[in-house]
Amino acid sequence: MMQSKSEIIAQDIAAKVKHQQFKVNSFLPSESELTKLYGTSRETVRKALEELNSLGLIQKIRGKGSLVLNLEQYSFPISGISSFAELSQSLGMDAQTEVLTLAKMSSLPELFKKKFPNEKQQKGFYVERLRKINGKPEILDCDFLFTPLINELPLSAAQTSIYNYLENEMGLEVSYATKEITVEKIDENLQKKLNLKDKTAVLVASHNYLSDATLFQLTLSYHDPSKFKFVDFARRQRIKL
Amino acid sequence: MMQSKSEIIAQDIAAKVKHQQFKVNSFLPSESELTKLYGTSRETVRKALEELNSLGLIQKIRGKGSLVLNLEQYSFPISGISSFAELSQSLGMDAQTEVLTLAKMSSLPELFKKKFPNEKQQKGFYVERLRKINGKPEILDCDFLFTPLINELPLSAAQTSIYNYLENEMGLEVSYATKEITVEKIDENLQKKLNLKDKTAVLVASHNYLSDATLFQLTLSYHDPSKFKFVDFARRQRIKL
DNA sequence: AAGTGGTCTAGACCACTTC
DNA sequence: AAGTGGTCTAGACCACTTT
Repeated sequence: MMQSKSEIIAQDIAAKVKHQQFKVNSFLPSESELTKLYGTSRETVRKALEELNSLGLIQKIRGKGSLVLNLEQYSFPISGISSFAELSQSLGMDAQTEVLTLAKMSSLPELFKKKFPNEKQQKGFYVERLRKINGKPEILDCDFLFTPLINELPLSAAQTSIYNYLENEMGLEVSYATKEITVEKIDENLQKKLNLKDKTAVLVASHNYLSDATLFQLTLSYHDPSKFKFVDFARRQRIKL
Repeated sequence: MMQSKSEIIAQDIAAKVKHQQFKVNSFLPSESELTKLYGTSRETVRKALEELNSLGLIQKIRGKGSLVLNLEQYSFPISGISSFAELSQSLGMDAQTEVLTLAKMSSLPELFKKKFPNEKQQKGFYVERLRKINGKPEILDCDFLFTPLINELPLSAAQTSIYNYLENEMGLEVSYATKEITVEKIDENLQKKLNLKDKTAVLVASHNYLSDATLFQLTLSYHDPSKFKFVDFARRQRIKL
C-alpha cells in the first residue's frame, strides 16, 4: 500500500497526538516549521493538515495555528466506514463473531429486497453474523456480496474480516458507503437472536462501493437499541447541494 | 460572505448537477477542460472537485474522470451540521416551530448536566422548541447557548433560525459539531409533548463550536423514533487515529 | 500515444493575530 | 512588524485507462 507524502505526514501527526507528543488544546508547530521538519513543500504539509482538519483532530485558526482538538474516541458501533474487526481492535474490545449463515444465492433475499427496493435481482453471497461484546449478542450483521465480482468467500474471511479479505486477498479497493440509520420493528426470530426485551432494533442499512464506483455489497445491521451509539463529527457546509 | 474561487467552482458544478446540465452516471468535463472553462489553475479546479468528492457528489476515478454520483437527498432530520430552518427549506417541507421556552439561566439546567457531565456551570439561554412536520410534532429541540458570547436572543430568532441570527446578525462563524445518536427512555412529560406511543425516543446530543474552537451551544434533540432517519455518506479512512 | 487524474514543488500575495 | 494560516499559480512528473 503506497502512501503519499501528505498521508505519511498526516499519519505521523495523528500518532504524535495520540502519544501526547502534540498535546490536546495546544497548537501544532506552524506550517513553516512542519515544512522544515518533514522536508516537503508547504502545500504538501497543508494537504496533511486539511485531512486532519476534516477528521476533527485539529481546528485550523487563521493567524494563530492548528489547535489539537479533544477528539472523542470512536464509539461503537459505527463511524465512517470501518469493519467490525477494525473497530473492535482499535477500541480494544472483547468481541466475537459467530457466523450463522454463509450461502451462495441466485437472487437477492427477501429481507434485502424489502429494504433496498431499487436493487435488481443479483447473484451473490449471503452472510449472516452475530456480533458479541463481552459474550453478549449486540449486533446482527446481514451482508450481501455481489457475484461475479466476489466469486469466492471462504468461511475464515467471514469469521475474521471480510474487508481484510477483499482488500488484501482480492486486491479490491473499498472506497465509500451510504448509510441510513432508522429504528425498526423486528420479528420474534430476530428478537431471540439479539436477546432483546422489545421488538425494536436500530437498523443501519448501507450501500458499499469500490473506488471505481461499483456497488459490491449491501449491509443490514441490526443493533440492540440500549447499546447503540453513533458518534459523528461534522463541519458546517459551505456548498449548497 | 467572501467565497474563494474553488468554492465558486464547486458551487457552480453542484448547481449544474442539480439542474442536470451535468448528468448522474456520466463524467464531468476533464480537469483540463474545467481549467479552461473557469479560467483558473488546475490545482484550484482540483480543490473544488475534492470538495465535491468528499461530499459524495462525485467519485474521482483515475485515468477516467470524475463520475457524478446519485447523491441521495438529505433526509430529515440531520446530516452534517445544518439548522432545522435550512433543512426544512432545502427539503421543501411543511414545517413549523413552536417556541415552548426561552429563558436566561444562571446555570446549566439539570437535563443538560445529566447528558453532558463534563460541562461546567455556565450562564446562558435555554431554548425549548417543538418542531412540527405537516402539523404533527416530531422533534423536541432543547438548546443551551452560552453567555456572554451570546448576550441577546430575541424570540424572533428562536422562532425562525438561531443559526441565521448568530451568523448574519451577530457575525459569529459556526464551524463544527460533535454529535452522538442514542436511543433513550423518556418521561411522560416528553412523551406527551411528542405525542408518542412508547416511552422511547431517539436522542441526538451535540456540542457546537465556532471557527475559533469556542463551544457556544449544547443541543439535545429528541426525535419520534418512527420518523427518525439519519443519512450519512462516508469515505473509507486512510489515516488511523 | 494521448488523455485522464494524483502528487509535489517554489513562489507569490493576502488576511488575520500578536507584539 | 513579524508570524500565522488561506488562496492561487504554472509547471513538472507519475500512474492509470483508452485507443
